[in-house]
Amino acid sequence: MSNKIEGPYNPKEIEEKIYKIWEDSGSFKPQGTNETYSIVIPPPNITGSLHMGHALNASVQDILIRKKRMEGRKTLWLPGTDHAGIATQNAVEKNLIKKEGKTRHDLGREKFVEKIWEWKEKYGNEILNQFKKLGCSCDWSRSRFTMDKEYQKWVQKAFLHYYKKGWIYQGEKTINWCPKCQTSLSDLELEYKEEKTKLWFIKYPISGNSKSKTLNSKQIQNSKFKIQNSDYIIVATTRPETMLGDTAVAVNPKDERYKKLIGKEVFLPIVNKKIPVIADRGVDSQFGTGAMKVTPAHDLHDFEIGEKHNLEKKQVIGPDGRMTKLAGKYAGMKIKEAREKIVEDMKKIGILEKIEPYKHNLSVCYRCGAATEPILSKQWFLKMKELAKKAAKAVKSGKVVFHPKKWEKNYLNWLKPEKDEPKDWCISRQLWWGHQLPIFYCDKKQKEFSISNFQFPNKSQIKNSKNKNDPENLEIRNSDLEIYVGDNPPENYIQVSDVLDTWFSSALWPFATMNEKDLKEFYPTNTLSTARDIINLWVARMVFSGLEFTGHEPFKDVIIHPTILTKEGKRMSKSLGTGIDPMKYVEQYGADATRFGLIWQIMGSQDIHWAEEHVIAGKKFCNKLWNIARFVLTQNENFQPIFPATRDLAQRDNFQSIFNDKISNEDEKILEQMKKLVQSTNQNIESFKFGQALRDLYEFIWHEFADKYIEYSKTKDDEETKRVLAYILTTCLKLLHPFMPHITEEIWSKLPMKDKKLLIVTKYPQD
RNA sequence: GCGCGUGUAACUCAGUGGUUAGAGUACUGUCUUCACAUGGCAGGAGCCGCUGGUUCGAAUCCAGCCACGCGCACCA
Repeated sequence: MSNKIEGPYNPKEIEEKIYKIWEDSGSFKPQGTNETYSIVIPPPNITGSLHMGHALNASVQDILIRKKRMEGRKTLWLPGTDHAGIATQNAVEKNLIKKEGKTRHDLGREKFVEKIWEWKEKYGNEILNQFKKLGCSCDWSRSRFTMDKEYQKWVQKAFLHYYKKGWIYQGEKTINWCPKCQTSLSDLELEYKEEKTKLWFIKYPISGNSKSKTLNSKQIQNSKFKIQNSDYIIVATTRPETMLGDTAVAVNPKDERYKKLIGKEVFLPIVNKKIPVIADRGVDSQFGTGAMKVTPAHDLHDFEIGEKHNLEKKQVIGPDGRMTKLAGKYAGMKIKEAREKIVEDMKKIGILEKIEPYKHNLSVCYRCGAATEPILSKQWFLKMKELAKKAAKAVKSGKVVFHPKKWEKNYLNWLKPEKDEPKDWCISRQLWWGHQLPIFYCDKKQKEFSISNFQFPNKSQIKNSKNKNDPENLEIRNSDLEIYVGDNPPENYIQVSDVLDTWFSSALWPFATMNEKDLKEFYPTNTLSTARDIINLWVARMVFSGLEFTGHEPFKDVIIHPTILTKEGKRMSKSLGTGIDPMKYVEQYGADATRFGLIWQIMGSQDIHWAEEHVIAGKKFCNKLWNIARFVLTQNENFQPIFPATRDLAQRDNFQSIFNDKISNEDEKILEQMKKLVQSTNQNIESFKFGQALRDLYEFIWHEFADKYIEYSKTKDDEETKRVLAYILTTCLKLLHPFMPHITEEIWSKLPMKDKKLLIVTKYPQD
């Protein structure tokens, strides 16, 4: 290796070489016996390639890890990937359709899952390799995947634990259903899209009213029949087609207009059935007509009202997004089609009062963007009350701290256990890819048996296993059907086909990734850095999972990094074509320049309107640093920097004792500034102000050191000046290393010093 | 509807009571002098969203308004 610094700086040659040196040296592995410091990486989906948010987050974590490592802490940054249920299943199936023209159903579950595993082997680590190109100092030997065998055991253990507590139960509720992905979704997996639609006002004739006593279904069907004003109650709806599943009309008990109708019945037109008028405080008298049609099977709010009033749940829309048999003549139609037909029919009968334009938010699937459909479905739920309490307490008590603090509000706002929020978590998914629920059954009598009609027992009906080898698990043996819950089912038992929500397993990430020895050393972890959109989806669930299964909060500090938007302030997304691949910058300007550009833009909690010019600035800065180093080296043939603690530099007397008494005003000034920079850099990193720390370093190195001191040094030719030059350079390299690791390590390697360690493990300057 | 955030140079952003408001990028002029032209030096560029208030003094504090973004709720 040449010890000469030859310009200009060319990252391409250097970064890969340096990375290999680090890896070969074993520096990424935890070293020494000092206090530990650990971070688990938010595991990216195996579908993914790096996006700007990943690159930013990786840079943040690497800064922390590298600084702590240089401080001598026994440091672990644990990497890995997430199987990402829906996202991966969709990606692989899309690929399958494109390449082979087959859907997953053509292959069958087993073969399709095999395909996904092949995909995982092929692409699963691609994103981690991109982290390597950014210079991330993860301990790759500890890389984990959320479907590793050991991890799977944790998932089963967690499920069984909750089941035994009676917190996991099977229930039939109206849940969010994605007709495209063909699975249930939790409330957090919805996104909202504004939709311009209409509000249809429909007349429901009142039964028992003097004038409508004579009303019969034929009359209602008869388009010539005119209903008098007082003979009906008008409801407003955005979903006219769901009226087929109405089982009540609800009004607010305080609403004078409808008071006398409470308890009476109305005719449900088209269906020709009587349904009751009920009173419920959840009805907003201000909205529409103040009377609301109740469709428990197709609206989450209506479902709750239905439960309260014991209403029938009539499912008229199926999981395929088509009308069911119960929809009568509309059966088999798609929702939109049925809507048009029904509106047409209502017009004919004369029960459509009016149509108004209306704007509302449509809930869409966060993975495929299709409009979700609330449908009645048998799913598995996890009771949230106690867990939410725990998670809320962890933050309220200050054991888990968000940075910036404002995100705590977001977190607590979702949890609100005193308000019975969040609602119980729907943890089952009708997917093929993921952790299957560890529930097994055996049909003893070999009868025709439909699992979908079977209500699984809850904890009180199910007992600990009698099997002495397997006492942890649960089983039930006294019915025609034997049930087993656990991880070691008896032979010939069939496993429930549903899989767990991918977030159920990622909630265990901070500890399920560690073996017993590592758990003792590195858990709880210190810092978690992630994006704000998964605060509830992931962070909250990790907190209560950690508390539930280990008794500890899984981390202390949670950094919510800014979101990177396009220059126009739009969301970066692949589908919109607004995404930018950070690897492009790594290729073009180098990893250090890319990291510089990213970190430069983290100021406070402001979202970032991505500006490439800061990456260019990073590249220029690399070159500047490169040339500074060359200059200092040519001045110092015998490079013998001394390394005073900056503490000692606080005293003028000490400058002199360390740098000899020939020290000049310029020397003193730069040393003083250097001392302050060491302090502020430490403080800024410790308080997660990465952008500020980097800007200060840039400002000092370029405008104080290079522009002023180096220019001054050209007028001098004495040992003192050379030593100051050497001291400032080496200190800057150390301070800057966590931000721009490759170039600093490369320059460091060229300094002719004795007994030199790699910079990555050299002591970080401290005040 | 409730809440949060933002609005400063052409662009991306710092600055949160006190000289003449800063940086990076872009722009203009100039210099190849021996660390660096991915550079040096010099320079132009801003009713600090609008209106009002507090103050000796406001980009900064307060109120209202406008614009944009985000979260939650509603979404019958």
